[in-house]
Amino acid sequence: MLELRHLRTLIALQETGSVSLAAERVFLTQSALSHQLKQLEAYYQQPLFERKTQPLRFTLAGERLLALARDLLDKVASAERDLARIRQGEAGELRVAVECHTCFDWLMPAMDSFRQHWPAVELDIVSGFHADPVGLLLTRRADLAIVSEAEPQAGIVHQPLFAYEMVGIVARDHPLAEKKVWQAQDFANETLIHYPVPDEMLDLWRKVLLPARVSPLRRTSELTVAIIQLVASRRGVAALPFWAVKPYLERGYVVARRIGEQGLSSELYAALRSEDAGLAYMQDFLSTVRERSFATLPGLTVLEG
Amino acid sequence: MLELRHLRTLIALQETGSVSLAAERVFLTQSALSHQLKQLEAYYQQPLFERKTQPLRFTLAGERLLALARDLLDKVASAERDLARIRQGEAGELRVAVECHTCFDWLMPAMDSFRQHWPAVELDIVSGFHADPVGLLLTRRADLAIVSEAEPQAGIVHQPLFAYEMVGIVARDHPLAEKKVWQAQDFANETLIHYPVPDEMLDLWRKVLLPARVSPLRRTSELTVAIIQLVASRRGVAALPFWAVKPYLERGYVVARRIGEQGLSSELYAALRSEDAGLAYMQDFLSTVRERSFATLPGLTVLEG
DNA sequence: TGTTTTGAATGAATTTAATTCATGATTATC
DNA sequence: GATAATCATGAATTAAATTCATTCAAAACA
Repeated sequence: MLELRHLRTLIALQETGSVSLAAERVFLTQSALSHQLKQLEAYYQQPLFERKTQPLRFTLAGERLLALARDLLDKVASAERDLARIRQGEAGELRVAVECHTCFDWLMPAMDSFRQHWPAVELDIVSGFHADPVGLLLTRRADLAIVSEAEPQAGIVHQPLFAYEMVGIVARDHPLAEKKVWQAQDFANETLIHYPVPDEMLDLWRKVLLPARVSPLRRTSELTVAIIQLVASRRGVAALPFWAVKPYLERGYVVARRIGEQGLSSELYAALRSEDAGLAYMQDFLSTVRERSFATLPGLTVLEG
Repeated sequence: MLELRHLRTLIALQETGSVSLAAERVFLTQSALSHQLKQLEAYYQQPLFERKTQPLRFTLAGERLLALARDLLDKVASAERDLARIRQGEAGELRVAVECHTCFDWLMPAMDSFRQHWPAVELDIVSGFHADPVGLLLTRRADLAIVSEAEPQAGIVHQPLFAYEMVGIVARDHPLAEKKVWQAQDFANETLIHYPVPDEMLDLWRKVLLPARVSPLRRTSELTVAIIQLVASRRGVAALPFWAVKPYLERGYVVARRIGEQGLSSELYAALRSEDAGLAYMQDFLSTVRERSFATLPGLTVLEG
């Protein structure tokens, strides 16, 4: 018999395009999902996907179920928001402190969506770049901070959002384009183009260059497009989230390369005061961010608490 | 985490008004449902019903989930119909043979609903009362017959619809109104008013009067209201489905009494040719009949295959 | 006002179902 | 054509749902 669990799987399948990735997305093994899909197809006595292809393709029947899934899960989310409001009221304050430039890309759509669902919650962005976003929480000048490390701290809890890969980008005809994988040394004789933020907020700096004691020339820019433009004009190299550069890759302006054998992974957490962790609108904000981000940004991976 | 199973339970709860009856409706024990509801309330951290009352009352949060349930389960049904059509086409023929008068009461709404969902299926009623409705199936003059006993027969399968109680009705000031429970003997000196059908199609006759060799005076009428009217005017007594007389009981025209210590139970099955049992529209017709009937007729009970 | 009946709750035992593990098969990739 | 990567499968395991046996609470009855 059909359950919501099955529909959640279908959504993950569509968003990831493969059984293994979908499994990871819903915190199950590939095997579990394979069994689950087999069971579904047996129940409806017809195939729901063609697995021979990458990404997998839904059959007509599969598409129909997928449409059902989207419809139903939206409605469930909406009902659960109502229950949360019934339980503990609908008003509150949610000031978000952001320390990364690219965060705005996914934050804005999520905030839009949230604003519609919780009109009585005062949603705001604490602007400017702060060395210590968690300090803003403790001094009550913000209620939620987006951070890239979950450093334990009294009175603060960290809720995982998602992880993604930072890739090195360079002009197509630049010598580094020949290397599949870059190491710290490869940056030594380049100009690194990055956002104007403190060094410790740059993942590349913290995790790659600093440990290897490599310090390339630097140049900064506020805007992602500007950085891409500089890279394309051979003014330097940069490290950016894969999902942020993908559109430019497809147009061929620049090429992307892995940094380090395992790739350079970037993680994002929401930090909030422990006392606020139970607030319904707070939890819903986090769900919204995750849901919207996974649905729209390519290549995200889940991040365990 | 919420699953459709929970929503199916909520619907059953509303339709029956009690945990025990709802449990029977969804083929589980009372205990199972009690655990399930406890889990649900723990998940949403708030009560969903007040149990102190009979029938139980939903809280605001409960009502919200119930609305979700109705919405979602409708959509699931609709999607599953689409899948069935994708699998095996949407056209066909469905001629229904009916042997009981009251059947029309629940059959018509179900047929209306079905017609909208399967416009390409030719739906028809084989009119007139036939001594052998199953014969109509074998000679292909009907595709589905509503019968009250599942007599095994080659090439025919019986699918349970539902069961209900037949009650004796009598005028308020008639002596029999004093007796809580009627026995066969109580009919001996009464005039029995019934539909004009062969005796073996009258449950009261088959199961009560014939075994006890009691044969009261008889009088027939085609219409339920007319029978009620005759009973109210002290022209006799009748035995009718509880759900059919309930509205008249509430207006006080007549009173209803149990027949036999255990009550006189009536069962309904759909008989169809074995080869047709797998047809999607056939199965959907049966689901529709059950679903609509349970939702609208009071006092129905489930009937196991 | 007991007494009996009925419906719901609870904890432990059980059954059922979902999930993982280990591995083989299949399909992409270079 | 070799080598990953992805998916499928059966058995083992784990987790979850359900039942069983009982208690508790409330309502109906005498």
